[in-house]
Amino acid sequence: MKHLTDQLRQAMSQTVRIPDDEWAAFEPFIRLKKFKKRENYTVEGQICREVGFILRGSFRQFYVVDGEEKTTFFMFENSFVSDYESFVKQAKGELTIEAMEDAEILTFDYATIQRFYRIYPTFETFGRLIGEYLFTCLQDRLKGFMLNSPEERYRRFLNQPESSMILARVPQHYIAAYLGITPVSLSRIRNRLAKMAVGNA
Amino acid sequence: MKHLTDQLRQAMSQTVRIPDDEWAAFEPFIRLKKFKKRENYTVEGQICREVGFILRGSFRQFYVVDGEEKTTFFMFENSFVSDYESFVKQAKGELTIEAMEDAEILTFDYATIQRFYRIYPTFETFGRLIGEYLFTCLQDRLKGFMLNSPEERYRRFLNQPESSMILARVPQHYIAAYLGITPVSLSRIRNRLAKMAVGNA
DNA sequence: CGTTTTTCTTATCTTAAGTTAACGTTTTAA
DNA sequence: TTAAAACGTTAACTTAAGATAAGAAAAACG
Repeated sequence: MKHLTDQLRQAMSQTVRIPDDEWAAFEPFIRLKKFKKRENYTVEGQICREVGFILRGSFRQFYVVDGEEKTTFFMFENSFVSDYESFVKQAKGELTIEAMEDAEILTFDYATIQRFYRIYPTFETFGRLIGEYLFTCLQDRLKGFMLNSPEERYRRFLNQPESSMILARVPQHYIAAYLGITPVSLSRIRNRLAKMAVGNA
Repeated sequence: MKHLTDQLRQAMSQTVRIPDDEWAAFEPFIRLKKFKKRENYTVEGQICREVGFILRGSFRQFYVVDGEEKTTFFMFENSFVSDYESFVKQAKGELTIEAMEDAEILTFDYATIQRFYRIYPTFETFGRLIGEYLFTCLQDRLKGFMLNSPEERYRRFLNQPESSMILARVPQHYIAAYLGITPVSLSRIRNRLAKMAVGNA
């Protein structure tokens, strides 16, 4: 277990340095959980009571609209998985999060993190910085939807460093939904761009 | 000055209760600033060094793309005004924020809030909760862009409690940009919905 | 005031994206 | 190993939204 939690500590240290004694206090509350492909981490209408840190595998989150799943985000190794809104409010969530591959995660629950927020300013600072970071991620994403066309969004997606990993591990129709377009339309956009690339060659 | 800062304290108290002594320490760092209509609060490419709390008036934020202003958000009385991303990173911002009406705001700067984060856990908690809250606002907004058509976005906008205030104080073409559509298209959507309303009567 | 911007609407034209359906391929699972 | 399901592409059709321009109405301002 020790070396597994080290991976989480390492990731958290990128945001804020955690003293040894504080980590020693926190570590016992961390649990290891395993998910089979297609298994749900949290379901729409439930309260998300934990935050997970992905050691292995991947997840997607989606809204269910008229029985249709609308994928809006992906999560991979060394990042957190949670319905953040449901978690921080401890209220029913709108998101479902499902494992796209077999996965292993480390989790800690709401009561635990709240307690550490209260006791250790380091943790409170961590919580603040994570919130600020997640805000900037969403703002960037929102900017893309407000300013760019579907084709431009796909082009910018391709220019992101993570895109090759996502393309390799995520079905294309999930990526389409993530970009806010239909699978058919994404297929056409790819076709269009491929032809342009040939034209430029 | 005292009664003006009370308005800010009141607003912050909705998030976290601030003890008298902590507020007494904080209050001297608050400044009153006035903006004429059209005056900028922060400009693209600058670092946003302050957070403002709006006592009176309104602001809009926009990106500049190919010389065109793309309005993405509005801010009114009793809410904060800032390029939050630029502020928390203390890095060059992409947003410009301009007063839509003559305005009065209370401000405090980056160094001040950081110092209070360090000294008083209450402030750190406030910072965390604000970050969490802003995240949920953006997530909701992003959801609208990912799942709804322009017409649906306008319809949902009308169903929000603040919409009547926004409609009364903000030019329609700013609202169009805020909804991610062109002014021409919003005009058509309004026309379409008006006809449907008649049809239903 | 009256003049100049700004704002909103309307019309025309173009185009990219949604919808539906069909088809071949790949993956999944019994 | 085979039948079923999921996946990606392509085609035909429909439609809503972008671009542009023109004109009327309202607001801003000297």
